Amino acid sequence: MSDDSTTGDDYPDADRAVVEDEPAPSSRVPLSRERIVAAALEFIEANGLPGLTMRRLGEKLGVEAMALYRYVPSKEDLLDAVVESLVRDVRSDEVVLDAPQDGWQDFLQRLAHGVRRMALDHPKAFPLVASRPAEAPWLRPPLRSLEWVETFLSGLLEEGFSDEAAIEGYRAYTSFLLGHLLLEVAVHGADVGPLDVLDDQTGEAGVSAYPTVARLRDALSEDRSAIEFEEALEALLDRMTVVRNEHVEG
Amino acid sequence: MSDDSTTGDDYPDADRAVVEDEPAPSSRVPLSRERIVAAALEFIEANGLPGLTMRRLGEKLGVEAMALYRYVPSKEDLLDAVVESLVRDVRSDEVVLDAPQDGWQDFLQRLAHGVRRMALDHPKAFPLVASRPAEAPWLRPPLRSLEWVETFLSGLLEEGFSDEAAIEGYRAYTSFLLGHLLLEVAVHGADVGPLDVLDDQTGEAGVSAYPTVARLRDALSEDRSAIEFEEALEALLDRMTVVRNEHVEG
DNA sequence: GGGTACGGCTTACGACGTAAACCACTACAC
DNA sequence: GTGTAGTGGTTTACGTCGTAAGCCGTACCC
Repeated sequence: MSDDSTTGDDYPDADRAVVEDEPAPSSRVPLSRERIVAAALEFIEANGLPGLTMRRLGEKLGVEAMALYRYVPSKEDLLDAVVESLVRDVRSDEVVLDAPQDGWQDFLQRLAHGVRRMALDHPKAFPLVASRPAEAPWLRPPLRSLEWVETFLSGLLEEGFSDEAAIEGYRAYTSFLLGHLLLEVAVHGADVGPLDVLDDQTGEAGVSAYPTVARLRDALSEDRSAIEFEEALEALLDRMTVVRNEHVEG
Repeated sequence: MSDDSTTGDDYPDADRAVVEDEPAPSSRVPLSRERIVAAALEFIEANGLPGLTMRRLGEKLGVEAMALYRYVPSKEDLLDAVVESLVRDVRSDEVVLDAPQDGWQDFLQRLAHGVRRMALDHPKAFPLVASRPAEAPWLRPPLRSLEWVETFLSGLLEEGFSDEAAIEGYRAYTSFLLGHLLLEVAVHGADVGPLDVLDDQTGEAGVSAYPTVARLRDALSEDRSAIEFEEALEALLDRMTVVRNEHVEG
């Protein structure tokens, strides 16, 4: 209820930007693909995904919309680039990958936390990441992350996983991250208020009609989410271990 | 790569419909909210979510676009209604609910299969369901499904779950369904082809560069998906049982 | 007859993504 | 100097979108 796409002027800022931190006014920070992608991500976090428009993004960069098309072939491609930049951030997170690796469980745990951090840092953009090429973004072109999947899968294979177990593990792991983080991001990102306004017809008292649900809201603290994530992740890794060993013996 | 939104005429049918199964041509099957919602769902399955347009939907129903607005206040609301109809279908599935209930695990198992059937029956629409009010659709208004969550949660409470365990179970269960089915639907719904066309620049051989990934594709059969779903669901329910008992004792 | 309500059509507006043409302006050739 | 060829941006325009506002035919009640 905060962005209609018809009114078109109900989002916070989207003006200014342009120079802002450049002492010399001669070179107005020349446009570039990276700058555009970064601005797009910023804009999404600030105004929501549906608020992002080529014209508005241009405005934020102090430039006409069509100027962006010199660096980005289309909006679709721009969104791909945004997703790619987020994924790359996770991948280059030293905590995730550069630290000494201690087996596949340790690796998957680090990775999961990296993705979760990314999701929480960019709650408005994460649904985009999660539904980009219709599948997990770290799986399909045109994102270059195929090597990513390759690393993931061959890593499991080297750790003694059979083909089936590796694939099952990959899918279970991916869908776990997808589901858990989508939900977590939705809960924290969006406004949690409208739980008590569900009576536009009946006139019933909304909240008191669902006491159990009302209680649920109080339990949606970020701390508990982290704990649940931890526990579920651990359970998943345990299950993967079991599957791995089953396939090794059988 | 099948719908650009700029060309606008690259989707399969979207003409005809109008009467088609009515012998008397006098009354042209008067429009109604249900008919519109059903047509919208049909259209989405046939032409994809981005292909759905008020004008095209009107065309499919043999009517101008603005005629729809007599029964549907907005497109947003129409999409909500589509989601709601899908959810209602699951809820009224006799296999899911009307069969004799055998404890909460049995119930959750039936429910999961019902949702999965819905997802597989409407692969193009399910992402809509999964991301409607930003959260799980069976959780937030304006969908009337709050009572649904209520049923769910209080059911768990009656089965001996503590508050925390019930909430954790609800969230784990929901995120599991969300993640697993989104992935499954994406894998089967979209074209699986473009795995081998990832070289628009380098000219490298796409497939042979990622042998592990190539193998993965062969393992994405619907049968294996079903088995994985089954196993993961069972593991989840087991974990919920453990959590329940922990909270009972501690 | 005259309402008057319903159901659908027509027109119109402001937004959108983006193709195409059109300027600067800089850089280098001669 | 005078081309000439980029480079980086603007302007204009087209087709599409969702939808507000008004019109108009038909059916029913008085």
